[in-house]
Amino acid sequence: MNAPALTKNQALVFEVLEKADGPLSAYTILDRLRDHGFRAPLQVYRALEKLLEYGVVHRLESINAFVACAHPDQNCHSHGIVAFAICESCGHVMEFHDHEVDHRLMDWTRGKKFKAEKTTIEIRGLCEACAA
Amino acid sequence: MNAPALTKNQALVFEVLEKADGPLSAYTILDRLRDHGFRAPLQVYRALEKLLEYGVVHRLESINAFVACAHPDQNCHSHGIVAFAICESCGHVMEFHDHEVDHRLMDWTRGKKFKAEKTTIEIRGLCEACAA
DNA sequence: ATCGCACACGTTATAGCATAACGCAATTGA
DNA sequence: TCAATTGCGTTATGCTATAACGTGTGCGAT
Repeated sequence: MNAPALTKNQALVFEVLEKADGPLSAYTILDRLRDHGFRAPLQVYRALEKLLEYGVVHRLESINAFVACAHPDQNCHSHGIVAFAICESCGHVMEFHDHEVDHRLMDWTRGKKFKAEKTTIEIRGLCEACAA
Repeated sequence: MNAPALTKNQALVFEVLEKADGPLSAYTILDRLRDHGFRAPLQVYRALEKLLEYGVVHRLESINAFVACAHPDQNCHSHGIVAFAICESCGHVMEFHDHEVDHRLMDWTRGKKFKAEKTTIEIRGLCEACAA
């Protein structure tokens, strides 16, 4: 799924996520867009739904938050599983991919005949700076 | 962390999870324990907190639900990262471990000097029966 | 042209998930 | 005995997400 032109609301939400230096909750995004006419959560959630579909935004399941993709220029969906390391102190998120991990998980699902749709890998802990 | 004797509430919550054939939300657990005197979410959440700590229950971050550990006899925390395959149709959950995946993720965190505290791996999709 | 359809949008209301803050009781160990 | 810890119960609240309704706009098919 490649990204078509974004609608106004989608562009606004994406911009907020790009400018943020960490993941944001939907309600935080909403607050930051009140000056642009946003009034209700659905305006944010609907935009996020599309941005997720286009692969330019990721959802962090373990903290109920959203981040802009680290390399939105490429098609993130083609890189295999996306993994995240989330610092619980400073909130920074690192995004990475590991084909060997993908491979092992795919082996497992194939063995179980499990049809994987969406895989979440999230490591929570402390980044180098915060662990010091 | 090995499990000391469970308190009454902890035992009740654990029992409900063991009897269930899939993950349950905290509020579903609450409803199933109303006859046993449970009235408020906190009674469930406090019990869950301990059960998670003891490693006899897992939290599924991607669906905000809880499951009993597949092998509570052993110490689940010593098996490395726990991974889950969650069927979005029938709700069944398979729990598994893969040391090679653990190893790859640990390599990555070591390389980044990231201090991992808790890692989530959840595969959502369709189990063999439901995919047919 | 205009009808039908798909889609984005706005609004109100509600559902679902989780914790804060208070106080009480029982246990333990110095 | 006193202080610290832990579990428990209750009320209130906050955060996360979606249902259901209606509007407007663009666009292709007839």
